[in-house]
Amino acid sequence: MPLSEEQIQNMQRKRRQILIAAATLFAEYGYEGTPVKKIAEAAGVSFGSVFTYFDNKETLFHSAVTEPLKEFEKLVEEIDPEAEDVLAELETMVSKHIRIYASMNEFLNLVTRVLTHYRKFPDTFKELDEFHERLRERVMELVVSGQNKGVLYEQDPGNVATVYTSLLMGMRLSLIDEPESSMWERLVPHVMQIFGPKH
Amino acid sequence: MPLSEEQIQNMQRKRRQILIAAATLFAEYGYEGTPVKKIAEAAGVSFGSVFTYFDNKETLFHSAVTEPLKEFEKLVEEIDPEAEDVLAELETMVSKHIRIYASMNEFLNLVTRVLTHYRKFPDTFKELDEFHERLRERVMELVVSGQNKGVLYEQDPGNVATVYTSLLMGMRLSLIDEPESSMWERLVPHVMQIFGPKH
Amino acid sequence: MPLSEEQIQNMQRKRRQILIAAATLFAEYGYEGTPVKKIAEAAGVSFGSVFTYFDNKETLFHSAVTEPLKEFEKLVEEIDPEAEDVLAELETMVSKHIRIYASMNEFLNLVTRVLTHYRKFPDTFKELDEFHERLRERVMELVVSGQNKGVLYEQDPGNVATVYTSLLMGMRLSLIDEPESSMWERLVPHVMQIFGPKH
Amino acid sequence: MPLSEEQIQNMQRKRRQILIAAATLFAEYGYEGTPVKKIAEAAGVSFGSVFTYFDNKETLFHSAVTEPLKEFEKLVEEIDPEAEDVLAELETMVSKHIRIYASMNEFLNLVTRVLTHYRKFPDTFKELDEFHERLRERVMELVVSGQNKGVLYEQDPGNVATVYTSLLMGMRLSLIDEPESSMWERLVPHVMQIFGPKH
DNA sequence: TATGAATGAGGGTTCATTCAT
DNA sequence: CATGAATGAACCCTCATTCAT
Repeated sequence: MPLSEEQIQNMQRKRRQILIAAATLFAEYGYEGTPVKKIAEAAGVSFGSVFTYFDNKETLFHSAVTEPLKEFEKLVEEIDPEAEDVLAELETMVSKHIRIYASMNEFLNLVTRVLTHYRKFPDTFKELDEFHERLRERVMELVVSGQNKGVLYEQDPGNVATVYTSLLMGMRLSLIDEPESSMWERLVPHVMQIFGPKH
Repeated sequence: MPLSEEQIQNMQRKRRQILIAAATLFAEYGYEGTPVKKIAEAAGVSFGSVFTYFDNKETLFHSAVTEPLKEFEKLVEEIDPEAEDVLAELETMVSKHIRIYASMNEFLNLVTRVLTHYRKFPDTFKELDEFHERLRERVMELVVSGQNKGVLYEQDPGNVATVYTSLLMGMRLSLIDEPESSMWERLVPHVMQIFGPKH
Repeated sequence: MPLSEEQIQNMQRKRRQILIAAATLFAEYGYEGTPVKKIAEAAGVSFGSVFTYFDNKETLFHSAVTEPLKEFEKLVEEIDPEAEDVLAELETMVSKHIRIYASMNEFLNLVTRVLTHYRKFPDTFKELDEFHERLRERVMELVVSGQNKGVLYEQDPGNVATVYTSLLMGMRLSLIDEPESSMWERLVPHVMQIFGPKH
Repeated sequence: MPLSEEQIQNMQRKRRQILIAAATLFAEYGYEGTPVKKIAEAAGVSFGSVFTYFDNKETLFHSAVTEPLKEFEKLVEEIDPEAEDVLAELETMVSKHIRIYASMNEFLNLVTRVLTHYRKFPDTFKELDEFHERLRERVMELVVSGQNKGVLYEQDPGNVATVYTSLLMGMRLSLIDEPESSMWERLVPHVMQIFGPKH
């Protein structure tokens, strides 16, 4: 007996609820600190159901980290390395990134856990690393373009990109300001320095 | 009957071994992911002995994080805000910090865990935060001095310091290069940009 | 999906088995002297199951003591303070009580443990005390009635009731005779003396 | 090198302190509920010293229960089965016993623990039982004398003695009144009923 | 004799996973 | 598919006993 359309949607919703609850709790309490029971409760789902949707806890963790990553892909795609006004494009990018990193507190906590724990979650780490690499590539291209256009000082573009993405993560880690705080916006020009804009 | 000198030294060595083993394992596997049993084994000490030296696992974690912190105090003290040549002083500082952060992989992993878990370890977090604040203060003073001397562009010194310390943490988190890698040294000039040196 | 009728009954049986095993072992070896593991074994249940039915060992102890208490409520209710022949009623009561106290060896051992340990089990103690108070009240009423009817010597009825219930506990504690022993029955007239029957 | 007189006295004092502390704590928290460490602390003695004076915890428990028993021997000896005025002798005895049982709260708690736990402490139980038997014998003799003199109703003297000692234990167990309470004294005439005094 | 550090077995409790319903 | 009871390994911690000093 095939499942009805409604049933399928129901199941997809359940799956999503579990993922969201898992991400939240894993971010706050860590992998070992989060019992499956609590995830089920937070998702409003029976305990057993968690295991109908995910093989085991580890799989659930992996999905909770990597699936939201897809939404961030646009962060990469929205960067236009061929923009005319490189400085403006950079500033837009930095501002957007800072805003998003500020608001993604919870998710980035999760990411941090994987980074500091990468031997325990090698597959998950790999996916994060690949995303990071894509982001870095784009930034690099934009930097190269800026240097060619003479609006940025000459520096190793790879290093610039590395320092930039590091800074994003570091800020998220060091600052406990709320995402709404004006603090974040004020940091934009400081971050811009990284790229070596000619004054 | 007081303990002999030798016994006391023996105990201190044991305590240190436990702390080192704990720091290593906590850094690698996290707090919940590290059984006390393993710490004891790694330290070459019986299970029960861990509890002779530390009241419980939480206390051990706290000590493993905060006691090494004392050694880093010199990182703060070595910064001379009244240096004549501010740019040289900054460059020395950045170079030293990067080198130390690179070599402190394990310890900074531990620090990161506290930062992402600060609700679980409030006391430990507080001590880290206070250290961070002392470091930030010193950096700020040096930046102010540089701006007054006209060798740095005018920027909010607090923000500069914030961005700088964030960057240090972020680099440690993002880069998995070995401490010996020349990569770290090459990043120094990039980091210097943060301070807005006049070319 | 609700549990089937059979499952529910199964669970109730399991719960009862655990309670019985717990009562037996707690009575024999005391609270600290009884590992949960042994209770599980005695109940023919897995170790983990004990915690499916009871939050923790303390709760299990509380239940093991107070739940059987309900069955004893009839000891109180069966006393008729308005009986015509007070002496006969008293004798019936004493005989019944002695028989029951003799047969409840194990349970009363448990009770004794709570009484001697009442600071450790305040809630459990309270329930026992309330039961005891109800019993005392009834006995008192009957004594008052007997004195009014002139078949008992005048004595403070409260004290009489106190001495009576104390004696019941004391006998249980001092005598190790089997419940079947005729010893118990032979003590009835001696206990009757407490009430001051006129000869 | 023989021990000096002072040293010997010192050791005896230490031993006594340990015994007192042990009795107090065992009475309050039970055997398993009392760590040796706490006994040492309460006795103002080093942890290791407890084991210099007592082979192990069980031995210490045994001594803590049986050694004070010697002081109670006078309770038995002071009963004069050949007293002229048996009723007066009985009343004196009851009054004294009640007073002592009231004040021995702690020690009798300990006794109760042995009685309810007699399979665990067979040797200790045996000594208590022998003491109890000696007391019972004396009471019996006095009862026989009273019956012969015609001042007590005829009843089985053994049973009377049994009921009497049971009552003493039962009262101690049921009543939580302070030893100073006048309650205890008021119960004397009620207890006297047990012996069947002719009015 | 006095001390207290060292040890590891054993305790209560948690929890991922399984599986019958 | 949905549910939650069943299980037992693994966790942290306690503590009686030993023993070197």
